[in-house]
Amino acid sequence: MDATARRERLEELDADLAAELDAEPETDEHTLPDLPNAAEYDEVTMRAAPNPNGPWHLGHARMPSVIGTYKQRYDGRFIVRFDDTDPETKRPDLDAYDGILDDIEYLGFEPDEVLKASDRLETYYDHAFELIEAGGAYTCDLPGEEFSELKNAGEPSPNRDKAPETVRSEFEAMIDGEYSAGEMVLRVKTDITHKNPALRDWVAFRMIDTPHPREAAAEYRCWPMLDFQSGIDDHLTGVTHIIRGIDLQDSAKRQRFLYEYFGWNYPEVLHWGHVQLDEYDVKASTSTIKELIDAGDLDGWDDPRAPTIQSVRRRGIRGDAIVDAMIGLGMSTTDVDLSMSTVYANNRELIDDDANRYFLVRDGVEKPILEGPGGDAPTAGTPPVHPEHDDRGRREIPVEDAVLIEPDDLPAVGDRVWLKGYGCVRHTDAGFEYVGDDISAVREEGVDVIHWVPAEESIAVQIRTIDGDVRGAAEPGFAETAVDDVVQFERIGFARVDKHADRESVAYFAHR
RNA sequence: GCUCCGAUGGUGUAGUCCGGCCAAUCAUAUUGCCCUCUCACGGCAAUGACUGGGGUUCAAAUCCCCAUCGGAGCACCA
Repeated sequence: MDATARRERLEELDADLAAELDAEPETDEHTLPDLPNAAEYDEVTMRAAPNPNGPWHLGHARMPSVIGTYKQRYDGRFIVRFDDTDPETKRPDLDAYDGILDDIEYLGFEPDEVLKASDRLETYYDHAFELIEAGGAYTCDLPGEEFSELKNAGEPSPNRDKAPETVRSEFEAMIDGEYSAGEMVLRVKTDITHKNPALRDWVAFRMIDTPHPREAAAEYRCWPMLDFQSGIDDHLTGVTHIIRGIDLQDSAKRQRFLYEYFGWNYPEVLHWGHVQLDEYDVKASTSTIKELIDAGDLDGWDDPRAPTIQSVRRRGIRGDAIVDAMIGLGMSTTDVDLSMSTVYANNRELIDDDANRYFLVRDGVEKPILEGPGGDAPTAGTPPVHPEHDDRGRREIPVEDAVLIEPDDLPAVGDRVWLKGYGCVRHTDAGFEYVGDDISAVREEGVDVIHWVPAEESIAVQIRTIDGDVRGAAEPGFAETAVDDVVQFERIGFARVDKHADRESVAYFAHR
């Protein structure tokens, strides 16, 4: 049955419904889905909770992009909370706190509040004591492996039924640093026979011997685990909507036990899958990138080959281009591939209008310019600064005796080619013979238009790309661009001017 | 092993909750054409998907079951 037939059948069966379908208006814009139960809260509040153990990679941009977008939609609140409660395994990098805040700003968002978990230990301790009073936690000195075996068998730890007074004094001793790492933990009493083993009596606090890198937190030895710390903070800071990765799918379930003890309502939760990037050879992972930098394989976090926020920023990609791409990924719980071409397409739209045009030749082949049958060869080429902005004028590119062109553009001997903004030349054994400026050669006879630079006065440019560095020669006027300008090298692509120096300029390649 | 979650074109996404306007949206990608003194921008067109099998129903991308595939957790990481 085809659509028309089905429709006719429907009208026979239920004319009212058919009419109703006709009446329904179509509105939907393709944006993020509405937040669940948003109307039930006075102020939609969300938090990004990064671990500041290093600069952000591109995947990290998703959280501020989405939260920032929801904040705008609901006139909500955006908290950044650094979950820096592991001074050892995921040791915070002191520079990363501000670096992350910079990245968020680059993406175009401003947090309403910035917190550090490592400033809030006393608060976590207070709540732990409260939990202990309620009989919801116990100190446990079982080695991890032993507990794990019991847990998997659904058997309780022998410490589970300690008197609250004992638990209290042992937890005080933990806070006082009287135990070393591994000797004692505080566990939340959940349900030791819960069918999901991931939820059984999880660890709330453990001992860490390594001092926290932040001076303000360096004396603490008893540190909360993510599920405890985050659970307490989300409630205390009024978070209404938690957005997090599927790796934390069980967190809400664990934390609900805590909320139950405290009589709190658990926020709304959304999960999303992992983001993978195409285009890059380097995996988007803080530790992988760090290793490559340490090994000298990457120059730093802003190396164009690194899939980091700093890197795309240096390449002249606007924060908005990334945000829009992230929003486009939606909120699905499946793993997704972000194709960089989406980011590039977004960015091209943002920068094309501003980017002035320049010629740059890679692997230049030098050809002398010779007088020919077309009359006197001009002494300069004058292509427009921007094809859609006549008011920006024309570039003046001097031609002395010879030009450089890219090897692929070299026509066969005897054939013509049009040097853009200059005129038509014929490739002869002796060089390029000027044949005139009659544009009909291009329009009607199909002569290729190519870019070129003078052999003598051009500027050496190092172009740093995602696939490694390339060298080229840019037209003299390129020297007048300012650092941070985004330009288009005609027929090559967009790039950000990074540095001008006597010997060589540096540009970071963005995309075609 | 136990427990959760998911599956729409190359990629992302809309539609799935409440089955019919869905021979499936939009973007990106790729290709072709037009425009053009850039391979940019712009315009037009083409390509291309409901994981599979059962069931329910007048009607299934949508509901149910099974299978397959994929992801996540079971840390004294976040």
